[in-house]
Amino acid sequence: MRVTIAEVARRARVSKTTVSRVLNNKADVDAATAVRVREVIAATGYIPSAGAVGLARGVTRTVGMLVPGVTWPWMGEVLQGVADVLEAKGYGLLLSTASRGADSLDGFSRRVSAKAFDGLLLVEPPDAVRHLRVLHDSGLPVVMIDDRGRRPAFPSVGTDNRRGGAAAARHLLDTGRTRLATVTGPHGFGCTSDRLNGFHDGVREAGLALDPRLIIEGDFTSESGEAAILQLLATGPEFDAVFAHNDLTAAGVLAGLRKAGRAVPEDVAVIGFDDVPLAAHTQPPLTTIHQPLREMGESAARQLLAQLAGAPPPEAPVIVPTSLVVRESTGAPRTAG
Amino acid sequence: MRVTIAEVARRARVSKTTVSRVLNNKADVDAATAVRVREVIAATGYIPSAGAVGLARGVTRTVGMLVPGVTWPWMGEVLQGVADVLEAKGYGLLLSTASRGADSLDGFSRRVSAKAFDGLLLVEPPDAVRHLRVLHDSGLPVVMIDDRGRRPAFPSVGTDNRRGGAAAARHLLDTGRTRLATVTGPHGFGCTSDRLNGFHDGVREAGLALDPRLIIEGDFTSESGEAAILQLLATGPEFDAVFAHNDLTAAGVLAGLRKAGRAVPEDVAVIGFDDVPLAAHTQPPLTTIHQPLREMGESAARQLLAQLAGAPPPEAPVIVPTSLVVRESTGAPRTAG
DNA sequence: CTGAAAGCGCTTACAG
DNA sequence: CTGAAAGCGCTTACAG
Repeated sequence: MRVTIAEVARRARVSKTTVSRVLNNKADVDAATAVRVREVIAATGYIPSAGAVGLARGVTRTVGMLVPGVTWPWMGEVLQGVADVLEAKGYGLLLSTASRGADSLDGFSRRVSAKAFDGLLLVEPPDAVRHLRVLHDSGLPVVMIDDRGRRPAFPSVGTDNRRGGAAAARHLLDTGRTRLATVTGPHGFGCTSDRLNGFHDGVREAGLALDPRLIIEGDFTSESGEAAILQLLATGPEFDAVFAHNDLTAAGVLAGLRKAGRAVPEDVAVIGFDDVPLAAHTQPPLTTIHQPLREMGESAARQLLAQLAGAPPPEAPVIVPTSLVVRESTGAPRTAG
Repeated sequence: MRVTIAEVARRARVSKTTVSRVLNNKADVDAATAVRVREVIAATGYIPSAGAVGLARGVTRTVGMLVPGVTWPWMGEVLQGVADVLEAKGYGLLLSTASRGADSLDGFSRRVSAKAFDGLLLVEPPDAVRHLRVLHDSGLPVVMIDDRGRRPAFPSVGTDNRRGGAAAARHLLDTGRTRLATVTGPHGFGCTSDRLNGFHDGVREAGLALDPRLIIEGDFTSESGEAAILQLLATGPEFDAVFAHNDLTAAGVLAGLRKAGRAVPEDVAVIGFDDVPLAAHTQPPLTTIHQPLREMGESAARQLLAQLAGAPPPEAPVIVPTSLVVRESTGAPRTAG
């Protein structure tokens, strides 16, 4: 039999009101009474029912999180960052997946309407979500986590794709490369243009320019990286470095270069973007631009909690900076004979 | 202003009882009345408050899930499997992480006591969890997902590590290898001994035996794989194949062989275990024993839901079989000169 | 410092 | 077929 506040009150010979007061550390409770109540609580192992407290107070101390899917290699880090700060503050995390399309969104918006959580974290939300009427109507605090660089419809945290691209260019230039190629992400993604523009920035700062024939569009798969390199090798101008817009593409680039008999980093340097677990285990290990995924998760969760506490939502997106992780796929070029 | 059942009742000119009845599709409601109520529900966009329903009914339609951490490479698949079946059935998923140690477990057991969910999924639970008094006291339905092969304290789903080990041996033998080495997981893990025993089984079935000097203990890191190979190469007997107890270790084995100038698969074949995303991108791509992680998640979730529906917990662990994924790290050996 | 009562938004016997 | 009332387990004015 579950012990309730009524049972605690009975045993401590006080009213439920008083028990509630000591539970919530309100002032104005006689010290001796409080001690007695606490003893009963400890003895019975009483924990207030989350549901009942929620109904009475109108809050759930639970945060919803909608993610496109949870198998993406970088999702784990984001999730862990979120979970860490939420748990530290005693909040629950109600996870929803948009992997089943419209059905998922239906179920999800039901939960919104059912007030199953106090606030919401949206990771790279499908466009449909931004138009969910319930979200706007409900006045639910929302924070978006998005590295796609779209104009946010909600307060958001992202990373600095443009500076990351610039850092990639600088690193290649600094290590003696001169003819830089790029395999981009899909056209139309904000992060693709940001990373590419940043790469341009970095090259331009050095007083150089990118050869447009060395910019190939990929689609974030390793296949696209390999195909791009093979094409470049067959028909393009010479190059001594490749910036791939994500690590998977970079892995494909490495595979393509290997097939063609080009040594990395001696003949060609390769740099990726993301720093997923894979990056440390390619051959050679991949230099890459680290996305601060865990920090983004933490930051988003903290912001949401602040809003729940009454803080106004920040008007500008919060940006967590990228960083350069140097491994072995970049390094000194083969000394010209 | 949120619309409540009282508001719906008022607008439809019936009692809350009747609204509740049509909401829950009870029989014995006049057809015309039901239509009227449904119209009001549609017009107002009314959704019952999850908290209120939960309090009245005593269930939350939410399942808790405790995981050791969410950044492990194979966690995503398990989570996705769980999420898919839970969402399809309209259940919520309340995710908890044990990554902050005792603190996490405290917060977690509070939620158990607070009846924040109807049932619980435990992934490779820390030993502390199995002794949580609340779990036993609360009578909460629990299903464990564990590939560590420990004797389960709860109904559980696992995979067949032993058969997986045997399949690895068979594959190596079938492709012409004769001197098989192994880099195991840490001593004391149930899965380590299962995979090793299975490997023995496979070798024995062929009428052969394992050379004990070719069995090296690793710790599931790529470093341990590389170190093991280097040691074997330096001081051990000859070998032409390596079975690593997980893919990360196998990646280390590949790195060690490369440093030593041994070609894979020509000189040495390598097979891993798990089939994490990394496995498809090592050089060469890794043949491995696939763990059915997503299916394990699905199966566990389905079982838990069945228990919530009143089914008795299965007495024996449910086993989802592994499968062999052949890539390029195994294949024909160099023809003996 | 303390308690009786109303209320949070539902469901469920019970009575008609 | 329908509704008034009690109950789920808390919190919170309000009164003393």
